[in-house]
Amino acid sequence: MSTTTAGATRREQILKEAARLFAERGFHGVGVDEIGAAVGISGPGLYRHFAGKDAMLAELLVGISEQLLTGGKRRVAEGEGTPTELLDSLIEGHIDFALDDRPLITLHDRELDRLRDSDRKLVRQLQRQYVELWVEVVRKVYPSLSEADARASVHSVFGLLNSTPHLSRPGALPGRTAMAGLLHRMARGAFAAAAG
Amino acid sequence: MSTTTAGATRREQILKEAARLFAERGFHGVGVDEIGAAVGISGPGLYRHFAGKDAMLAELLVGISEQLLTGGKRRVAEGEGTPTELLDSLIEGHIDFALDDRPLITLHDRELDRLRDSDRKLVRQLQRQYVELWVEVVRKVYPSLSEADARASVHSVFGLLNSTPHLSRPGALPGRTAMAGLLHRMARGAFAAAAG
DNA sequence: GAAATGGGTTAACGCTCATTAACCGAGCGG
DNA sequence: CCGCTCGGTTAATGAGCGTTAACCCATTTC
Repeated sequence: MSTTTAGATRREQILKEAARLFAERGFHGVGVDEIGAAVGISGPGLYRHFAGKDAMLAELLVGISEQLLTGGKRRVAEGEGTPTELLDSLIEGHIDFALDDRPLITLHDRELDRLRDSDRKLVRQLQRQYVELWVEVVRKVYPSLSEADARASVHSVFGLLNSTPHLSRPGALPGRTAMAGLLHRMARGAFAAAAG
Repeated sequence: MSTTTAGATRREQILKEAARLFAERGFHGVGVDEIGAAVGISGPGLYRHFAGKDAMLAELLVGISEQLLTGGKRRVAEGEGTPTELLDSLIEGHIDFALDDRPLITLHDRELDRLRDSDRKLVRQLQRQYVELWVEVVRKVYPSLSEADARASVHSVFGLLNSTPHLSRPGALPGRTAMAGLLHRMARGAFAAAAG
């Protein structure tokens, strides 16, 4: 075993590289040999760590959905402040995720349909819970919003926040903190405008 | 040749179904037999109309990129009103596209990397021109925005506007006109907030 | 120190799937 | 009526790729 060193156990290393490759070229677009090569082993060696290619994608998507949901729940539970502050906290958490785990965010809404039925159902359920979490908070901040409008606006803001990973060129963009601030302002502005 | 008739020539029919299938299950996830079956012919019959599967995707992506760009250019050229009205016009056009051609919008930013180099370069160039079109207008409306911020905000608003197709469930959402209005308000609010 | 186990290797299998070959009937121009 | 082209068909081909088989070495465990 060893590898109690830092953290990067072989499994995690594989997942990280698989996420990057899947995000870059799509699940079907990357072969197991490539994933293996990315971590220094080759081809079927991966099967000592995962049941198959599908299992890697499933673990990635379930993992990210759980992280988002539990992070959101934690923020709601800890939330001492006003609904507005709570919404800001949710936005901030999501932005951190989108900026720091770009490949995962990309996979999140791109490759869901490649999962086995049971896994897909699980991921969708987690995603739905996460959306509902936001919807409740948004409706507290903007009571004038109907539930349908609130839900639609939450989805749209996700689209806004998740748009960053698509920008391949790292040059022409603001730095990480500037970008985070910009996205945050835009998200709040979008919600406010949705409420009219 | 004929087919000066109405519109739905076999080629267009194939493109439409291919777009739907590609959007649903990804380029690599759908086989030529399925595409053929969707238009009532089967398998290799498609090769009477297209050089190959790649050619269909290329034509779809180039087509949509051109449509967006020329539509935007037309609006800018015709634009008699204030910059604000022009921006509204751009937003409206993009929303119409996102709501009426969902599969194409989805493909637009999902399957770009499956193209041959030359096609991909072309599509990217068209997309870039479209973004720059927006950036110029946005900066006229909000002169306080730096170019980098303006560009980032345009990308983010595209993410917002393009988020609708991802919502598979057609039930829980507002109707088409209500959705268009909501998206429009949110886009404007996001830009305004970006400018601070 | 023998045996088990964890983590690799390369070779082989088998399936899927895009593409091509070979063939064919229907219109239609001359 | 002949022959060409248009738009199909099914069968064959061939590559790519996920997965499994068979084998191997290092390290730990009893």
